[in-house]
Amino acid sequence: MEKQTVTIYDVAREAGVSMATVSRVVNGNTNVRAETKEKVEAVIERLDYRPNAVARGLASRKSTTIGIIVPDVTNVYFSELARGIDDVAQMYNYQIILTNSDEKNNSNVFESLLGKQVEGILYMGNIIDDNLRDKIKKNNVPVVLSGSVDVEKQLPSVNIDYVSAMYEVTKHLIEHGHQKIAFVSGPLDETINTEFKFKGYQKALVEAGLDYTDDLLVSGDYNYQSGYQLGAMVHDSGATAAVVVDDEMAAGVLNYMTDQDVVTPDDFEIVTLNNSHITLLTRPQLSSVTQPIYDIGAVSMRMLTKLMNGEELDTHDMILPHGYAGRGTTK
Amino acid sequence: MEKQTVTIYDVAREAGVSMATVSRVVNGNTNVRAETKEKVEAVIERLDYRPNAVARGLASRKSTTIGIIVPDVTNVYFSELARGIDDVAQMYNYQIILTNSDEKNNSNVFESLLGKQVEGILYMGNIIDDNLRDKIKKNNVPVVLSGSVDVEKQLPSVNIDYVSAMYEVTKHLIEHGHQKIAFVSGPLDETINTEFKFKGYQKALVEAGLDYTDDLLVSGDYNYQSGYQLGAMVHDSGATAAVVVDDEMAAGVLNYMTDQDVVTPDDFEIVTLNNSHITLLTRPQLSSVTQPIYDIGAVSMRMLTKLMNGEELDTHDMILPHGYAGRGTTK
DNA sequence: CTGTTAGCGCGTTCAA
DNA sequence: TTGAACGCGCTAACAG
Repeated sequence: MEKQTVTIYDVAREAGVSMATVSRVVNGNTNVRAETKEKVEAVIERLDYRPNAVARGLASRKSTTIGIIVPDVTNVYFSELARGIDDVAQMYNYQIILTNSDEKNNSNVFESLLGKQVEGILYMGNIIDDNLRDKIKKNNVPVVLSGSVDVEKQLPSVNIDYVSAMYEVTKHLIEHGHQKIAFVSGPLDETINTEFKFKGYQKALVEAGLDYTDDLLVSGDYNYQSGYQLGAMVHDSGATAAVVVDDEMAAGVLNYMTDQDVVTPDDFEIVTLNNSHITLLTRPQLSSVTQPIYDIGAVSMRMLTKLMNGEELDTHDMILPHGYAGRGTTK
Repeated sequence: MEKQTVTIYDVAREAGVSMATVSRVVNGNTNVRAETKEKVEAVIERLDYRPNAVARGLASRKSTTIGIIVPDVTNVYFSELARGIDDVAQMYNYQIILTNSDEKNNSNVFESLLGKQVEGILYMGNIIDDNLRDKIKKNNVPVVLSGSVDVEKQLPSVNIDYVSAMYEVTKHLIEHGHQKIAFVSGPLDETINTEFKFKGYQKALVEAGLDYTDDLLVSGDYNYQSGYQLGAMVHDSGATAAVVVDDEMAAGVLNYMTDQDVVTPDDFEIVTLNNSHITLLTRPQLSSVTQPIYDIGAVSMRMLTKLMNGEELDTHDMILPHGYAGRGTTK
């Protein structure tokens, strides 16, 4: 990269004003005579001047960039979240630096984002270890969790009420007469699964006086293949229905059953959680908790802007409403 | 953002050396006595010093950031591409600024990326108007197309051979005895559809002496819903098979047929193009051209690094191999 | 309303 | 092998 072609100095010189004035018109400062403002703007236009955001960032200590850490964009749940974030970010003139972490090197990714002087971070991972927690605290940079919960309730977050959602759909299945309902979970080192989604499921069982046995709980890693494999275990467990925490896994379970000539929903019922458009692709279509994934992203970005502005948050843990869409995999 | 906590000066002072020396060890310059190097590193460790990438960028005019412009991350095709890009980018220590353009404000997005001093841009859009072309030329920043072609062959790109791919699968369907084969396209203002994918389809028809009529061509915008709607038109056209340029649209067509009691593949055959994991979710599973989406992303990022290093490209238009996976939607 | 002057944190000659 | 000094392009007081 050679030296920038046209700088604020060039504009100043051509317009016969000081660079401070140019800076003012570029930044919409009103303390500029209309006449000079026009003059400067004309030169900017003519020279095709574009402010250097890096220099700007250095001088103002505002990078107008935020970082977003996502386990894997390839999963529709996360990409819809990211889409919501980006749209709001663009509205506020922030750019986003996107990094896939695979939940493995979360704190490294976090560090390098800090190096870029991001003004805030949206964290979509579900694993928050002490190391990461430590770094967040030490660097006091605004962080909000997007579709992810903090058991210790330290970090602000945007989610739906997973416990209730899971409780409701499990109860729904129980009302359909099922005695053995499987819980197809994500990784069990993620508290969002063990402390929230599972808890809702469990609560419904207990309330109905149903037995919970360990073979009813299986866990995969949020993709179709693992869902398909888990389907076998679910089948073996003798369960007649399943609640699944991820749409792609749910599709896997469904297709496994179909391949075994287990007819859904007649012989087996399935409810999934994310209501991504994956639910429409399968046959039968997946009944699902409905949640505003895009909005979760959008709202969390909005929260972050507040934090970056030093504003107070009215709600530290935002809970967006969820619903239920009965489709083909339930009776 | 208050003033950075610990700067290169702090390290220098604590270590009793000049900041130039600190800069050297941070950047791996070998001209530093082993002893002082260790001393400095110890202080860096102790003070938890992290170089300010923004300042660095300004001084060196290297931002170690690249921009990626994608129509919509929400589409699995693009997110897989993006994933490939990110993985290679991380390998080379580049960060990516991701922006969704919806193919609408491509040149605005491009501009703002330039403002961020990105060292290169990966463009995944399919619309390249004169305005954009102009900006690229004027700013001579490395740009490579990822899963997108330039009819004018000006911009370097990474793709598969769409013409051949579409030709082959169409031919395949013809060999199955079909006389009327629909072509389910993406937007017709995208040359990748009109000049490449459609051309391959057409070639096969011509070669087989089959008639092409306009009602065999329908176009949607790369999502399930539009595919489903197009299904009706395809049905009305009397076609007995279809080649589809996008997996989600293919799923739509398939499900429409199923809903009309048109049995796939007995009464209707479908082949799609991207072989994303969407193809596994549907029942029957979608037969598809196989293409290395992730690799297209990875390779294009690799190409970009070369360009950013001022290296020559051995291949201006990289074509990656494709294949075919016959699954449930073909006989 | 406008210009001058310091930095922002770091890379990079040029000397020593 | 090391350090001093300049500059990257811009924002932000501070004067005027």
